[in-house]
Amino acid sequence: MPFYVTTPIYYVNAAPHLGHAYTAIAADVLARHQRQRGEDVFFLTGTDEHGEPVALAAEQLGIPPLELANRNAQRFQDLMPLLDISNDFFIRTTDPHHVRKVQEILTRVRENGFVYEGLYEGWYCPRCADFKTEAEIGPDNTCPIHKIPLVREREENWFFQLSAFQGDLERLFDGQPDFVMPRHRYNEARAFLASGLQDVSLTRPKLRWGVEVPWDRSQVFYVWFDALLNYVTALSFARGKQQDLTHKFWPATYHLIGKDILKFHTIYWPALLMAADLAVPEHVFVHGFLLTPSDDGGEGEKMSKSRGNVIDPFGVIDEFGADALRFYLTREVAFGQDGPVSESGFLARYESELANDYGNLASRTVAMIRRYRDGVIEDAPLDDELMAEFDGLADTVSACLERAEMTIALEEIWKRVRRLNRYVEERAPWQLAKDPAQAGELDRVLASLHEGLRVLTVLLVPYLPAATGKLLAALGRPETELDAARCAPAPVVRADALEPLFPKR
RNA sequence: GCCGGAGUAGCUCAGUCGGUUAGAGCAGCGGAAUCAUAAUCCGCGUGUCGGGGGUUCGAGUCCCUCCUCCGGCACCA
Repeated sequence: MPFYVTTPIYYVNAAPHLGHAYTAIAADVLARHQRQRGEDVFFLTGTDEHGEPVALAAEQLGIPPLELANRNAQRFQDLMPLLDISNDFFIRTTDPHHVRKVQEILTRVRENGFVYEGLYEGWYCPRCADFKTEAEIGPDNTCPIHKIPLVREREENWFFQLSAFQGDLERLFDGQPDFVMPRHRYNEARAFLASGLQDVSLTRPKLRWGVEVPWDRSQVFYVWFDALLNYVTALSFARGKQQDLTHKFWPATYHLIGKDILKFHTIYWPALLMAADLAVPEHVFVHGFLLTPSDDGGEGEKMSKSRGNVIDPFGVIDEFGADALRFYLTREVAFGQDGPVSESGFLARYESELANDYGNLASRTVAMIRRYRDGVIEDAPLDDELMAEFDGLADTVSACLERAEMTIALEEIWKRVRRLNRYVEERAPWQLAKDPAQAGELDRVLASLHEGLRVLTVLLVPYLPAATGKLLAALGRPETELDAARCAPAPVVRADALEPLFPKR
């Protein structure tokens, strides 16, 4: 089965931060897991570059919008390899291929009868040159930024007939109960839907920085429609003119998004796809927010980083590597829920789990095989009792990741990491080594440890791509496919010298 | 206000269809061991399962009510 996973495209108005890293890492874990299963995977990320905020920011800097977009898009592209993200393509919405495709698809939406000309009326701030939403309006109809009275203005623009999809969307939600995950987000979207849909404006007449409306050159498309369409346009040109991947990968298996953009992805997006005669995605998975320590005791002040407890992804990668950050974020925060993250929390998990539990398990296992058996054991049987505790683990992990439950999957794996450390204590190989009569038993224990560790390491590949590669190589078994994550006796068990995987600081 | 979610050990959380002495990790205290990154393992918790009421032989788990916290209730990307 083809597997297509996406992150939101990142808005080039701001610099990359931990939140961007989080979604990218989550999507990468899912993508790497599916590749382990031998599936055909396409993993897309990219940048959203049109719209008013970018135009304004560029104006303030006195540079063309595209120059600002180029500059900032580069920072996001650079982030991906730093995080060990294995995306298959990086889309930029300023790419002419994307622009053309957006125009093509939205023209079809219009031809299908879901676009009409109308009047948008709202409260307008002349200084912002923008309409304000209900929530943005200050006391007595003033602009919250400029503190001046807002004026009632209307502008002519094109509307998308969202309301026409009320029934279709209800049927989608009824018939595809895991269209939006997790469940509480499904309920949220469903509640919004139940409140009744209104049409939304599709274009902006006063803005130049966007995709031109082909049938009305005086306007550009509202940036959200341009942005959402990236998920489908990218497939048409990611591999060049010769190869259109749309038929292979559309509809998407998973759109990963943050809860702040739920409405656009669970209501507007499927409606737009239906309007364009395109299939709707299988799942939209809504993850939570990473809460930093400064988010709570605020007292109204903008919380600063003065506590030194806010995680800087670049700093962490620099000092501990991408694996450590990937592990921390997927382990600490239940995927789909909000969760607290902090530098002290990171250090605690790095030390106790990566270094002490797992890294040290690897060290002691490899060291004992080398010390007691010169790094090679032949034809050793496995400890069936121990191996029985690994039965079905690969399937459990796989089933979890199928539902994007990467925190639960990781916990299942970690239970076995602890189990193997306990096994070492139970069997005390250093005792067995003192008694020549126990040589066979020692072989069995060491081979079992080697095999258990190897299986766990294969399952950890999506989370810790760098460290698992090193360890599997040292164990003499570099296979990473999921089928390799099942215990079986090996004719020869090897262990090469291994540097600490997660050295302590 | 309406809708939804949450309130379980010092901290972070698990607790499936209601059923034996309510669990895990971390932190803390005590001990064992020495293969290992002084890394590991074992032992130690009298928790009003937010308050109150109810259903039931039996409720953290169902119903009612109250309290507290969080999120959503449309055109900010």
